[in-house]
Amino acid sequence: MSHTVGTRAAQKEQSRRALLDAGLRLLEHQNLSGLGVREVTREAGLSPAGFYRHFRDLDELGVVLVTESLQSLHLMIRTILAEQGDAEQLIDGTITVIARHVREHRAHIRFLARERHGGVQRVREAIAAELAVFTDETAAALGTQPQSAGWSAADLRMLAGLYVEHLVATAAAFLEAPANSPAAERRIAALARDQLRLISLGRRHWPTA
Amino acid sequence: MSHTVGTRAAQKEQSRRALLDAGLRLLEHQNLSGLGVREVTREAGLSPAGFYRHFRDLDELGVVLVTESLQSLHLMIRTILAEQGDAEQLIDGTITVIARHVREHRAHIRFLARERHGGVQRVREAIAAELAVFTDETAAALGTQPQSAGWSAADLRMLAGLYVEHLVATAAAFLEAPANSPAAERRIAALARDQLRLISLGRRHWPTA
DNA sequence: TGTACATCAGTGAACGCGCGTTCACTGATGTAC
DNA sequence: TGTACATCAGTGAACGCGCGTTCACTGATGTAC
Repeated sequence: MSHTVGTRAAQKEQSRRALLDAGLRLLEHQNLSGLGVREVTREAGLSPAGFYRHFRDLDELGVVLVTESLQSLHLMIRTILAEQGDAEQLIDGTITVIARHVREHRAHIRFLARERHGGVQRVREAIAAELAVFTDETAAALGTQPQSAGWSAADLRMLAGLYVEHLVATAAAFLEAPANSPAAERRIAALARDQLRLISLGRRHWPTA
Repeated sequence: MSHTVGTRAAQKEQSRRALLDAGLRLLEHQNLSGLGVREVTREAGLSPAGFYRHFRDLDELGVVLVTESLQSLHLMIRTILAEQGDAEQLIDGTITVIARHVREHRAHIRFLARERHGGVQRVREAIAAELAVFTDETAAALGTQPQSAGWSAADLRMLAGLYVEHLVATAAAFLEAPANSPAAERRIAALARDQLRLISLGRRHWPTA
């Protein structure tokens, strides 16, 4: 057929995906800066030279992985911020969403946790910038709630920072939990829930101007 | 002289120190798993082969660096826990101690932040275990305060976890601050102070059994 | 539909390089008398 | 104190190895007519 639209393009995309997935899989147990071209192509089932049909070098592949991981995290945070219900329901919902996200996008979360303070400055900066955006979004969402009446923008951001930091820590805790241990997951969830409750209490009694 | 006690031993120790310091210096900008024997000996001013008079391999050097960094962090935490004063003074003191520690032991803190979620499992586990110990110590210290009357051990540990996590995040924030920018440092300190205040408020209103 | 040519994703071989590790050595330090 | 021997931290050369990258190539896919 003369117009099997993009058989070639589709095959190329498949190889590109294979390289990205291979990279993500390898990063489960090592650092971005330790990744190798030959290692990735081996894992992806391509010849070493094939790599260069898709990326200039490993940094370029790394940037794509960072972008994709941050997008997936962003989606999670927007899901959390869109929740409705009373304080208790919001807390439970938040933790449920985090737990599910870590289960379904484990490699993304592991990658972000690892590279947030990793050896590659540009990656570190990209993650920090995105977390700052999340903090702003969270602050904005908090600002629309009735119990934020009288709060200054700075105070809302301070509180949002506490929430985002706690979210990251909780995700990392889920990550380190023994695989397939519902008991460990429940323990982490219960701990995170109490910590969020305590922060909520502090919020309720925060002296507004 | 027949008894210049350990001229030889002292010289050996000096080389060992040089290797460790070189490693720590190099880890300021890269991951533990990316470090090389030749790289470290080059930085330390030894021949590559000399490395093996002191360490079996790089993992062994890494373990020593982890131990030393954790010792230095432990000292910091004990300094914080030994503080006296009212709530406001404790918060200010805590942040001052963190800021000073990051300034004086920057390489240690950077190393811990980086390897806490880094690519070497044994190192990750060592750091996690030590942070758990710090949390226990913090919980014990909180337990002796009058305002902890009626708190269960589990709740104290929950609160201590929140404090330790916040401490780590604050130290990491100081680390990422532009070098020699008192303004940035003051901004981070002010933010951390408000967050600790908010947690304190939550603590004060926590419903005890 | 069939044919002739163009494109280009993927290959296998080759390169130079820095790596970790070993080895027999050297010479300062330590020790016994 | 002086002498003869032992120890051992540090060296320079050598090794085999896997790396990143390049190159001319092949053959399936795409296109023009």
